[in-house]
Amino acid sequence: MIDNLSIDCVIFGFDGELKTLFIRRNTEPGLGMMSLPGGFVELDEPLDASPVRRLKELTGISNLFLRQVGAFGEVDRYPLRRVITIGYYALVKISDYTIQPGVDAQEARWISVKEVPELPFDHRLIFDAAVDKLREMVRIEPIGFNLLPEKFTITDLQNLYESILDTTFDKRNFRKKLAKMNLLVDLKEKQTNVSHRAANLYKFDEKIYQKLIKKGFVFDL
Amino acid sequence: MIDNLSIDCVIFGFDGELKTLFIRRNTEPGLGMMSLPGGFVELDEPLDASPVRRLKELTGISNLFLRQVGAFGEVDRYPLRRVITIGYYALVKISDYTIQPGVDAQEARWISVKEVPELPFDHRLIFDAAVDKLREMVRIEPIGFNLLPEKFTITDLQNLYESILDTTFDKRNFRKKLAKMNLLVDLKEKQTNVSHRAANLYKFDEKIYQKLIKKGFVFDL
DNA sequence: TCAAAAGTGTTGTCGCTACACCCATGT
DNA sequence: ACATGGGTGTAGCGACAACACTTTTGA
Repeated sequence: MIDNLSIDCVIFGFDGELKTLFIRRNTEPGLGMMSLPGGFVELDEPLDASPVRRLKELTGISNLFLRQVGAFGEVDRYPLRRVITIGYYALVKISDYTIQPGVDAQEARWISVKEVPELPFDHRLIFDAAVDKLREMVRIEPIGFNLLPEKFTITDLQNLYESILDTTFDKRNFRKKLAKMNLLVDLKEKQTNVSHRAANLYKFDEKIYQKLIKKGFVFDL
Repeated sequence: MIDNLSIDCVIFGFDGELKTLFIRRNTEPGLGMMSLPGGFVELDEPLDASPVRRLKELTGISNLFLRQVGAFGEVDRYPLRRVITIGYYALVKISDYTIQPGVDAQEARWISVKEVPELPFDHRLIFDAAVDKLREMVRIEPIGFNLLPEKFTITDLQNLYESILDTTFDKRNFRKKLAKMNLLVDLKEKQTNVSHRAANLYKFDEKIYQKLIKKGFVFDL
């Protein structure tokens, strides 16, 4: 273990609103507080493998969208000694996985990004930076799809984007732009058990999705 | 000194083409090779202060545009031991400063981004990532202005953007868009000693520049 | 007088925004 | 039958790209 180098993860999910996964710490410092899941980097582990390992422990997820937020290195950001941390953000489909609190966590919980509690150390800084990155990234890659379940309605997608960007879109215009991208596959299925007209379900077209990412596509909605 | 944590800087400048500042190493490992200027972080120094100090030593520059590129942490990226490095990129006005090779450098040189030599460790990776960041950033902030001298012509500015984005623009359209931004102040001066019609000189309007940055302006040329 | 870059407007096309009503389903 | 969200088309406007010639200056 490298005791002066850690990672911290901002894990985004969506189930009607944008949420982040927090754990309640069961070790000092910060015992009892909600905080970002993180941990120290192992000596024989590539840096970027560290958050992958941590997320595997915590959620069982091994295949996910993961990016660096940045390095945080104020001298006294960690109270016990000088530790630099690398922030990461991840996108996961909440529905796909069950959360398993790791050894240093008593509890793991999805919390709306609008209701984030007080956080220890500089975690608030890391969290805010991650949200900023997410908002930048959402315009460059169609990352929204990493957050939705396999089958979703166009309204789900619209809600997701509105939730991330904290804005609203015109329904018709949103659908028109989306249609032009050819990104959605009509599953010819409908919602069930909804007390209104059932919406059509879609999945996204993996190939076109990959192509768009490579192209440096601007996903402007 | 924290001997497992370093920083490396990709310093961009412009004098007709986009260039980067490299040093020739006079210490092992990598003795004699051109490499990115960098160094280890001090124990009592905030992380982001480290590249500032390094650039001050190297160029005398203390006020500059500096951003993180990312953290690089493959297990064996550095041959002697496990070292994680944080990459930074900086924008400087070549004309404003004289380069002073630091204690661990024999020579410092501006090299065109199209002629970068073989680099030690993972410096090529860091360099490429920095160029990518620069290209992203150039569309979001009018950072071009950090690279030009105080007085410049519109053609200089256009060359800069073409050089960064590796493309060409229509002269009339470029000027029209620029005019709409109200970003330039006409200095009512002209070039001298050019063997063609002398171009008008401009500086940029600091206040509007700051306002645009805050607004999350998209600098789309 | 020639070479080299500066500077300047118009037009057609495309994309964006704004906007209102009927449809299907469960209660 | 009513409440709730699903789903659809058009018209006007603004933004963008394409395009060529005259001007100024030094050699």
